[in-house]
Amino acid sequence: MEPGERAHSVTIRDVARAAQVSPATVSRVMNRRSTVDVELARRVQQAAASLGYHPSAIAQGLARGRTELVSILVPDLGNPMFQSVLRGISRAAGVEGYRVLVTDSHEMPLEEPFLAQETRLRTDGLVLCSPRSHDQELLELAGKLEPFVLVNRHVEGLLAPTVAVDYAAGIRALVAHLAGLGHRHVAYLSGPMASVSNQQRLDTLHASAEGRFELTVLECGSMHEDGYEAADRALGTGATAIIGYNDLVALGALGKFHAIGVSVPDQVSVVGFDDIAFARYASPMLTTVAVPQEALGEEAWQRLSAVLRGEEPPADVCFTPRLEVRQSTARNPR
Amino acid sequence: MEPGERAHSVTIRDVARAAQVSPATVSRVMNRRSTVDVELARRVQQAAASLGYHPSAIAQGLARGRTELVSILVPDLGNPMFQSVLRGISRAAGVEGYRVLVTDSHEMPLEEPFLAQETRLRTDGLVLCSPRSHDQELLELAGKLEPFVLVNRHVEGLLAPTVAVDYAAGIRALVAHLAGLGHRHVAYLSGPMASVSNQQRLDTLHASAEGRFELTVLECGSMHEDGYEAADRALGTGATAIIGYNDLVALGALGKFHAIGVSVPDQVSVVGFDDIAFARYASPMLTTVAVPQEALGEEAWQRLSAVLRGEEPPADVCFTPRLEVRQSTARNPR
DNA sequence: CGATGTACGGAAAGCGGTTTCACCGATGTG
DNA sequence: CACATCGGTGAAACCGCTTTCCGTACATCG
Repeated sequence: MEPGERAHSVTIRDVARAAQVSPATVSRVMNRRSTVDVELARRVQQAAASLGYHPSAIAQGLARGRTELVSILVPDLGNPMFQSVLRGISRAAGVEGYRVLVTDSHEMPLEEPFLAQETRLRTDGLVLCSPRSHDQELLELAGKLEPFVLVNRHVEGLLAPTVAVDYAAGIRALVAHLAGLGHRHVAYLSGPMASVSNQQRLDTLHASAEGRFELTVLECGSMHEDGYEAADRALGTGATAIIGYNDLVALGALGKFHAIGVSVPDQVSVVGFDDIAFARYASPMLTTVAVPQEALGEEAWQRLSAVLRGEEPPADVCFTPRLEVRQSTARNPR
Repeated sequence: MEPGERAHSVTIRDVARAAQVSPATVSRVMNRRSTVDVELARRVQQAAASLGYHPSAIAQGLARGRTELVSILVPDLGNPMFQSVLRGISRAAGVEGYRVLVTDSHEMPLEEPFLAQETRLRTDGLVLCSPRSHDQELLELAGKLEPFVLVNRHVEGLLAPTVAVDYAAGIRALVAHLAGLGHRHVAYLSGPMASVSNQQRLDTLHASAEGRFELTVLECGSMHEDGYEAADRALGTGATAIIGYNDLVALGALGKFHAIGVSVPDQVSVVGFDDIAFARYASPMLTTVAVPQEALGEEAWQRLSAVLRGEEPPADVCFTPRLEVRQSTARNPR
């Protein structure tokens, strides 16, 4: 390629000229939509190859009214949970020739609606991952976001396909596990207050802890450092078991306990949520609730893909997470 | 929004008609490029608002010859290292209104050139992250990929802006650290053979281990499970210290040692590379070499952004990683 | 052998914006 | 008062491709 030659200087017209046919024919050859005389086709192929022609995706997008791009909006690209979902979508979409535009709202709920719209406008569809906005806001926004699918969030009255996780079931499994181990006082390291799934977990916790053990809730966050920072506060409440909002928080707590010489699970039990890859490799291996993260992404894509094809999307799905008992929980020492 | 009304049915012409002006004027108002009579501007604004008009990003892209999208190609979206780079780029680009298209080559070097081109075609520029392709291939491809920047890889004779890490320095620091602790036999859990950075690490290891300790190389991989699986093999060689290709591998090994009751660092020292967030929260906290991952992404964006603006990009940068001595290394017990 | 299909290829009209260009009336100047 | 200047505006070309529409050539049929 000569210097100065802009990457996209060679257009369909150039190919047409070189092959002595009309642009329409070049288009036909490139898209194999309509039959073209074999001789012409050959000339076009050759001209295209020798000129290094690649159709402009933007122009195709405009003409076809479809970009083969989808957006995904996540609250935090730093969270392995969302990375896995992204990965699941990216893989599944890639197979069908779609690429993924990723936008991170940096846990700023107020920015979300704007970002969602903005990013949606650039693509054919949107995957909204654990949106932090209120139901009301999402309902109002829905029209402008369509087609989109919702991951990890259920909104009453919203027609969008949804793939979710039954967090309540996961929490109940966790509660039963800890109660079964004889724990009488449990601390919950709470996630972002704007997070609906945090709210759900809290509600379920309160309901199912009732009569089994005392529950103390501590504000924490969704990251390692939040768990690290909150760990000794949690211990200070007298709790013998700690439930992290997610694995990151639980692993952060684990790290802190290790650092200050508190033995897990001998002195205190710790559990997480999500079963990110690291949970299995932590020491001690983290007891947690396994959420099929990549599958969430994949199922999300299946639904979006169906809508894009104009088909009826598969029914909403709600994964029931599985308790993974590992080494970070033990019988109440007291 | 009425059902059936396609998201983008309202065009600039509709707004123009409603505001009784020409499409050109609407465009001017929307872009604030040229001054427009305040009264007309008001009419346009109002018409746009009441119709719910949003300019089509695709049409703008075609007309302006620029999409405000950039691509990033990574070998493995499951690797925290690349996730961090992605995050760095996404943040930095977002500030300037650019969005990021992400493509995962799934550690398949043969697919890389195709994917790179394909994804590049859809955007204004490309960030190639740790490409696994051969120098020669990259050189040939360069013309078609421009503008692009190279992360984590240096290619002789390639004019593209590059942001890299001085892996050799990192390895030397690691070697000095382990030698200083009296280790006489070290095992290296090697990464993907296609990875150039793995090759560099190997070369540097061989060179700098010379005369200080015996070096055994074991084929491993780049993921947790690879490290987990290789850990006892490594121990079996009689090595008293283990260098993982990256933190994932090292953490996997840590997990295995914990599982089989081998004490780190008392019986064996383990070090990683990258300093992903989890390294700090592992137990024991992982000694590793800190690579400024998000900064890599950010610097990559600075360069791409400059090129996109038609400016001279900042000079290539090569970060010197910093040895992070934590708890997974100790004096040779033998 | 004329009528009817069928297959193919080119002209041209979009897709939804941006931008050049020419025009207009209203200023500013000598 | 004539003339250059200038901000504001619309018409139209254009970005690069797809797709409809139509004309042509040729094969098939009654």
